Amino acid sequence: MIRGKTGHLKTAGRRAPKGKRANRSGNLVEHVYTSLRRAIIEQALAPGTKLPEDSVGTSFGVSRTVVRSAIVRLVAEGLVVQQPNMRATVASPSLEEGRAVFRVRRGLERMVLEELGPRIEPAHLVRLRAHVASEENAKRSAEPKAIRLSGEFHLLLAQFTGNELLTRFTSEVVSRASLILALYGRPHSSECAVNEHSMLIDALERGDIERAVRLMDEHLVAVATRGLLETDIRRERSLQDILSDYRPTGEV
Amino acid sequence: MIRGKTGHLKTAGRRAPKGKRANRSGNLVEHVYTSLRRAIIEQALAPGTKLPEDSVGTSFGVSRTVVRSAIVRLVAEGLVVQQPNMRATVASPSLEEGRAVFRVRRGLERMVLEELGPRIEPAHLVRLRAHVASEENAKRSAEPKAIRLSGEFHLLLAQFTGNELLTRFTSEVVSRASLILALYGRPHSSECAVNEHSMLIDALERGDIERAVRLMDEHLVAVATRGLLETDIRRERSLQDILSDYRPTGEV
DNA sequence: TGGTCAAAAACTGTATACACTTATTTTGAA
DNA sequence: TTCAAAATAAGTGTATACAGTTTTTGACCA
Repeated sequence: MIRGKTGHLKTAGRRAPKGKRANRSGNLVEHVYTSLRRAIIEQALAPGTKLPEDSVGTSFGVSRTVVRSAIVRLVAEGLVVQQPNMRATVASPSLEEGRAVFRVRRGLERMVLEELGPRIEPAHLVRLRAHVASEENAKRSAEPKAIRLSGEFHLLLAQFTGNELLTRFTSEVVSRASLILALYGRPHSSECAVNEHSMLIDALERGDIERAVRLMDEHLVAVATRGLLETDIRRERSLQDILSDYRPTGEV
Repeated sequence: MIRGKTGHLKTAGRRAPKGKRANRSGNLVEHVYTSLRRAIIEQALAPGTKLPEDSVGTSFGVSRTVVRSAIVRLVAEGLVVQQPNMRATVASPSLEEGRAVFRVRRGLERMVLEELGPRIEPAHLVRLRAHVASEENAKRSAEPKAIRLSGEFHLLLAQFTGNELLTRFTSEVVSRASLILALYGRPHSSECAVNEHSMLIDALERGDIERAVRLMDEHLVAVATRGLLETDIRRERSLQDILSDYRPTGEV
């Protein structure tokens, strides 16, 4: 059963249960983890959404065991919160937590540029420009997709450093920033960012690391500033959540 | 069975199976996770040690389910590595990975000081000095304990910032640094560090953040420099591992 | 009309079962 | 003896069962 009455779990997976059995190669956890993660970042699963293991499992056609592992990872990443014996829920960070995440992000991305700058390769630049093009392309599509693509640009930079730890940290901070932007962002807040990405690539291409770092810093400050509403809208939202329980469909 | 023949899992837990059942409060995963983590950092479990879920489970008196969750977390933290269908093993980072970890650590700890510096409280200073005292105290005890305490000093600083994400990242980078020092460090390499910790507190107390940051940076460079042998000793070690299979007891 | 408390339902924590994969040992032929 | 294939053991991936814990429902009472 997908439990529609309380409005939890509006949408999570389109995968129906397998015909025979899920005995194929063993990447079920990975699949569930990735799907949930993306659903959260794109806000298909809104902050505060409950994630009962059974329901998620049936959505993906897997058992609780698998869902459980996936959720452990999401909790470790801070995208999902969980208290003992209680259902895991999509994280719903406060505005202050959001600001803290952006502070860490600034420091982390500075590191990325300082590591990458001196050793960036032409192939990297090509790839980055291609990515910016696809961002440009997606400008008119749904907001969450734009947010995700913007995040992936930063992730790409991190990956090019070859520093595994730095990449993981960046990945995590970017995920959380995406969640926060989705939660507190004004509409279309990330639009002009595409241009800033381009300028950053230009600076990297010229080997002007100083400038690249400065651009990145300003870029992130800008995203945080124009992206984060100054008022903590969580109270408002949780009211909405409450109300949504009384509406026929859970679409928020 | 604890499987002694191949020398895996030399020691991990002293907990015997419960009398009745482990039906108490549900923090088994946390317990196993914490214990394994500490055993790894203190190198009771040497890098490369296999961690079969069954064996670990019987060591702690819990089922595979619990161990599995704990291991997932350790893998996420980079203290344990795992390939599909194969036993998890304690991570054995290369020297180059080690250097990368220390680069990230430097950046992270700079952030910590910049966040903490302006808002540090007297109570924090007291606590820090107390910790340094206990470091001083443990100077003559076993090397791993000293490494752990030293790491905890840095973790304390991070916690005082109140920045949850920064704390988690710092915690992780410190864990990994500990593992690396245990693996590549020269004996007694972290001894003089205690003094450096004191100087750092002094600077914080005077509100001289500039200096605190510089001290920290030098401190970490020093730890990495005098701590990390320049030669990659992994080959040597894995030879030892091979040999240890032919010796009666697995003590390395 | 509210509010309280107990029964029922929904979930989580943990153990266990089993199919399938990887590692190790044995066996048999050159 | 030596090597490789087969047999066996060890281990992982996943599902399921069941006890114990919330959460929800519903009846009863003021």
